Amino acid sequence: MDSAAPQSPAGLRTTPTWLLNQTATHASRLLSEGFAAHDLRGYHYRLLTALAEDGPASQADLGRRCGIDRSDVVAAINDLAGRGLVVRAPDPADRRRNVISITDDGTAEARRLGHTLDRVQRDLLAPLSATERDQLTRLLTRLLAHHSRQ
Amino acid sequence: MDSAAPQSPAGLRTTPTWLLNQTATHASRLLSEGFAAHDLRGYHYRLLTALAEDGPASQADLGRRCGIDRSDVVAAINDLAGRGLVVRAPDPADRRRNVISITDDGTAEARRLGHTLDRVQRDLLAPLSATERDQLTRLLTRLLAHHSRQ
DNA sequence: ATCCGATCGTGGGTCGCACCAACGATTACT
DNA sequence: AGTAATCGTTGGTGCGACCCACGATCGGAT
Repeated sequence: MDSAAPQSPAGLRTTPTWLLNQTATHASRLLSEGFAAHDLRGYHYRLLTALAEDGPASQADLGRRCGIDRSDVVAAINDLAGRGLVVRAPDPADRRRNVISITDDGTAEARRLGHTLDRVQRDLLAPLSATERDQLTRLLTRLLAHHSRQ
Repeated sequence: MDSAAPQSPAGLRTTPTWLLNQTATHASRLLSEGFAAHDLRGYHYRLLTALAEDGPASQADLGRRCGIDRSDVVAAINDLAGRGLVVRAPDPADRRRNVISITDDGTAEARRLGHTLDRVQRDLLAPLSATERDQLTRLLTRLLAHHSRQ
């Protein structure tokens, strides 16, 4: 992006959807750069964090919790398992399922990724005061809640 | 997404970057659906709007104004020109450039797209009061301004 | 106990958006 | 005159978010 988007059309510059997408793009770029330092991507972070916080789960469950498609979970878990950050084991109670568990290495990596996330967070919200950050968070939370429930 | 993202990991649910990306994803989905009804996409809308508002321009200029890469402008303008919404003509004053102008059909389509955009806007911001919408807009504008200037 | 529908993992795709590299042609700088 | 910068264009890459279809397995109804 760099020197791009110096002056978007007036009809866009004030539209919330445009603003939302632009800031999200910036945030995504920052996140990608941060995660890239760990040689991982957003999907990996979401999955690792979900496992670290809520314990082992099936791939379908992980997908639902993280908002990732089942088929995309497969690939991401493959990566994580290949790195030893996660273990895939058949569920003895339901032979359709795999139980995914985070390893110690995975937990450590998740913690490191968390620090990266925090740093990105601060960079992103740098121009906002603490109360403004809360405001933004609350507004976005409400939007999200409204649009994901039904 | 549908039934997805019912409960994201706690570590994500409150992070602004996550909220931003999620709401932006929702907004993008709404926008895509809206634009799809016109058989167009986001890039087309941005370009058409820029042309409608600020008059004819070279492709490189359009790219800079809309935050679209030069190479992506080529394809989008091809589409628009193929639909007769836009005209591509060589610039007599600078033979490197093409001058892109919007046609009457293009102007009409831009107006229709604008209405779609407005509807999406209202859908997206439905759960927010007028002052809250302003708040959100102002916060996002400040974030964007901070991150695109240097 | 059998059948039917739902669920799971997996592999194969598509699409949109944001980027990058490189080329020939042309223009601007000095 | 010679070099640097710009423009349009082609042809890539990567990420995220989807979709469909398959075989295997499980659950509930009969």
